[in-house]
Amino acid sequence: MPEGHSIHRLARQFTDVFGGQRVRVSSPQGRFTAGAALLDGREVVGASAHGKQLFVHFGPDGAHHLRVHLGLYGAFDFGGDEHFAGASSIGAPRRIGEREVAGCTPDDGEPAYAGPPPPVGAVRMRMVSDHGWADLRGASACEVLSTEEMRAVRAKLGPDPLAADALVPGAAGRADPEDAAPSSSAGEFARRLGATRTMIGTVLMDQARVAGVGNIYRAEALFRGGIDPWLSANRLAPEQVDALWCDLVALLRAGVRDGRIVTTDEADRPDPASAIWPEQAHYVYQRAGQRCRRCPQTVAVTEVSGRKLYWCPGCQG
DNA sequence: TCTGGATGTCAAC
DNA sequence: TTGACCTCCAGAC
Repeated sequence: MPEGHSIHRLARQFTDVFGGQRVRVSSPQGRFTAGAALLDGREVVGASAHGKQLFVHFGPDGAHHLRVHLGLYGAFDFGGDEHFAGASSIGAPRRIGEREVAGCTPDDGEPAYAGPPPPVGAVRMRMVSDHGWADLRGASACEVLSTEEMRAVRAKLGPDPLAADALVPGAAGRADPEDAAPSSSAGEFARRLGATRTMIGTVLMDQARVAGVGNIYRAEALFRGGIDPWLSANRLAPEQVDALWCDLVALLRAGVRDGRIVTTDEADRPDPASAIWPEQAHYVYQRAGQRCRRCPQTVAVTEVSGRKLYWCPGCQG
């Protein structure tokens, strides 16, 4: 699934292209018919993300919120006129690599926008404005919530490294020791890690402890921190927790900026001149059996809770 | 044409 | 811990 960075990009895209507009909402597949009827004809106020959860907020009373979780297979496709700048597809990779599919503009020779094409495949939800459209396929969740219900969903989630306050100075005792102001995000991360003996490799995938991290960021952040995935979360040193949080913030922010997950530092890419995607983008993820980029060891893989965990026994021992 | 796999989550056992 | 959910694509046959 797209990890947290993709959902934040989606929220931005929804706000940019649907914000302030009255939209038509339908469910060509038929599995979201009742929800679509609740939203059809309403104005999109904006969109937000918390971890891997996308919320699209509707007016005029602000009491209707569309919640979408893409799950493992979900993806959005966008299309429209010049107001629809940005990615035209965000979500599951569909075997085309993690990178999103860039949108076309009229300058590319595309015909002028004349409404959405007939739905292809299982389109769970279609949203259409005067300028373009969005199709949702394969999501694990697509529902309409009241404000209270939305707050309840968010309350169950851990801190998001992409939250606005993620790097408040002094938040985790790092940036400025003189600043004792508690951080609602970094401090919460440290508190939730310190409260469990569960292995850190499992904790990072638990959305109630940290929201937005998935299998790639889990493996890559632990490698970059030199952290043994089997170490109990509450055994991590405070400076390790602090560094891990800061690295997650940096990695996910880069993912939002670039629209893809690249975790390797330039010095660790054997051929910096070549395109780094996909061969050089990761340290350990999907590199089982290959030599570590930083030591002579071979990258290992083990199944943990049904998901593949990649790590380097040399760097993370 | 069939099968396996994928950046996820939840309920049942 | 396991299986269901659910969609698409690449590779095997």
